[in-house]
Amino acid sequence: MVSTQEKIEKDKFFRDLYLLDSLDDDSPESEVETPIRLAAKAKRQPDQTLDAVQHERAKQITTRGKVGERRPETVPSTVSAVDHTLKKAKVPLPVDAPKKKALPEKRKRAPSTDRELRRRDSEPALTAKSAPSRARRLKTSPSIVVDSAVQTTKRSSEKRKHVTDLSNIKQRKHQLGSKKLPPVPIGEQMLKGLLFYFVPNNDICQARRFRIHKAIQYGAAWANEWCNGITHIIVCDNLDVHEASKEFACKEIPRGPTLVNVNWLIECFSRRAVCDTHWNRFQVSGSEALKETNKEQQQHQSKPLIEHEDSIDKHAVDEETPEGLEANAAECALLDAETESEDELDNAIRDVRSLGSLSIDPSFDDGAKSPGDEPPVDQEPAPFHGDGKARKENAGFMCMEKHDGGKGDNPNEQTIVKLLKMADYYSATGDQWRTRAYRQAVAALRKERRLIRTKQEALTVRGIGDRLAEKIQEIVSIGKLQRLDNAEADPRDKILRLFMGIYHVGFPTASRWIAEGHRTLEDLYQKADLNRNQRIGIEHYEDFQQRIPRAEVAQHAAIVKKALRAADTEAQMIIGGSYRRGSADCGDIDILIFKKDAGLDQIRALMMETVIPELTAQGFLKVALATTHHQDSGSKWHGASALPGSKTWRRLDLLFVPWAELGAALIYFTGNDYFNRSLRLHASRKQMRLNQHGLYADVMRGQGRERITQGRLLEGHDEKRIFEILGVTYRPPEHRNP
DNA sequence: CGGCAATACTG
DNA sequence: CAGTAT
DNA sequence: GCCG
Repeated sequence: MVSTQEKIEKDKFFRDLYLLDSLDDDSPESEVETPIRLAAKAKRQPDQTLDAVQHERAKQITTRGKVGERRPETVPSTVSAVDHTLKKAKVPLPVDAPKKKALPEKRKRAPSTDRELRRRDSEPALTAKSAPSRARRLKTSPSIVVDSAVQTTKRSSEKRKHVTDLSNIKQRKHQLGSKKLPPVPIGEQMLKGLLFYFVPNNDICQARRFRIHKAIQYGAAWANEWCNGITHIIVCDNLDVHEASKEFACKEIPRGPTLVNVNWLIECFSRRAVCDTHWNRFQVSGSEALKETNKEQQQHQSKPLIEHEDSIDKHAVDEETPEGLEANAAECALLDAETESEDELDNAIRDVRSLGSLSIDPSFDDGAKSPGDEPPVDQEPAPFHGDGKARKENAGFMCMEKHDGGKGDNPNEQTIVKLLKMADYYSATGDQWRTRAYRQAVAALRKERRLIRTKQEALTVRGIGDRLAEKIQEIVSIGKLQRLDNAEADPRDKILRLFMGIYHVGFPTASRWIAEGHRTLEDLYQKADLNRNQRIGIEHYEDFQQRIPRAEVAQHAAIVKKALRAADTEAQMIIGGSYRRGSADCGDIDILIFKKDAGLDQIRALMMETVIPELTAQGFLKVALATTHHQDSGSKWHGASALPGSKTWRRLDLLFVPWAELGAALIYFTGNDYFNRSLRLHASRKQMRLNQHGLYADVMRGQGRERITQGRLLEGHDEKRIFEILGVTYRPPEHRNP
């Protein structure tokens, strides 16, 4: 369980954070958001801080849970609810009307593509929804803000008051004149919870001033004097360690906070994600000696971890000592599921029981680990080839970036939205390759900081060719895409997408059903011939379509872990998927199960014979959708689970991983799809092969890269070594969102 | 023009 | 084997 | 769809 101290720290962070937010927000409004209220409460009753906070929070959760729980449970009603919208669109369809070409493609589409697309597609909607709530983010009067800021910080450090010297900042803001930086939507505040100290720590220079304000805009706080709680020291002006240390009273750079140069901040801006600080280009020159401190910050400040990190990182490519391997695994485990101590697990379960249903504010539960570790959620540059142009540290211009549109978002947002819809449309057309192309173009566009206006500009971006360039120009100039409007007017698409939203239904099946005359889920449920999985898929259409809040993923995992440990105290697990990549919500729950030195058979036996039956009996596991029944082969369990008291089923995937394959399995199960595909493509270009079991060399390939020989195993257990052997800079999970 | 990741489970 | 899944 |  998180210690009391930590909890208080966390609350403090949120408080300060919101205080700064308010400052960025010019509109005077008295509505105060929850965390602030809680914080205020905590302040007044120091003795009962936690109780007050938790009680208040519990009340909120309960309320939200009830509101959110109106989902019907029975099959028919669920179905009809879903259908409601659809029926309106129910138009006599020319079922066999000539529809595009691309039919040859249809048999080979990659389901993952579509799945991913659907997820992406839901993003704009979510964003839009959360926009209003952003508008009512805390706005309290400055005087109150200052007051509580001082009170707040007094406890942990008397100097803390300088952290949020509001009047000061406010003043400077005015000096900024026209350069107002409204806070970006909460969801995009990737720097939230971080506290920066700049070297030099002033905003005299315009570039630095701009960066500071931009950092605040993205959720960070600026300590304009040294104080406790600083998470990052950001060295500007190309100062080296020696020069930088002169800026401190003690002539020494304090340990503790992560030391980075300003490139780090710039890259965080351009990627809209908290970049890993350990990369060379972020090191302040001459700072080798401080590296370990950085590590410590990045990881979860856990003692054993530091040691492991040390031993591993000393030589990036070290020989695989058993210890090294173990350390790595331990690290992974600790970083993910293992971090959830039993206390937290109990908490999770107790919460669930007492609340009946859950709908937990993820921003809250998430921070539970450490404030300086806020998981970034967003996109990311492509791993290799793309590096040519869009990337590079021309980001030096970042601070000049004009904030046109005022949305505080990527200037190409409009274009991106349209292109994603096109991609979505093509996926509903069964054209996996076009879909892929659109998605890759969007990824490229996401990294662009300037607005791409013309075909010419668009063509300079890798991943965008003639056709897309024209479409982009069309979008920018007339604000829409004729092609897209046509596509969206096509009612078949909606149905196709509706059907493909069913678990275990892909394009061929969906289009066959349409051809058979089905138009609604109800039709299907009653008339179509469905296999068991599809039936379940329809019964829980809404459940499976919903995103899962990060906190809930952790709760599911906690339950699995408890059963796992009960069966075998040495068994371990790691939560993979988008959870491991740091997402605030996930499409499903991916868990790797393994045990030191254990082979697949052992893990499988443990799971199939003990853990899974137990969890099923317990009522946690609801169904098995795809799982090996042969007792002597198979490595996965796909099914659904629900928290006690919750009616919402979640997709749960378990992967049984032999100790020797842990690294490869981690890569596979961490994703995302496109990241894996690019890694694997990269491998195959190097006569290697990467799959969930390991990285292999000397692969012979025939026509069309068809494999002839299996190759010999190079590495399977160590995730980082796989990257190294491939010649790819290691990327932590949260940076694998191409 | 061909390739665009590579594999596991189902029926 | 095609289809769906990851 | 894009790329080589």
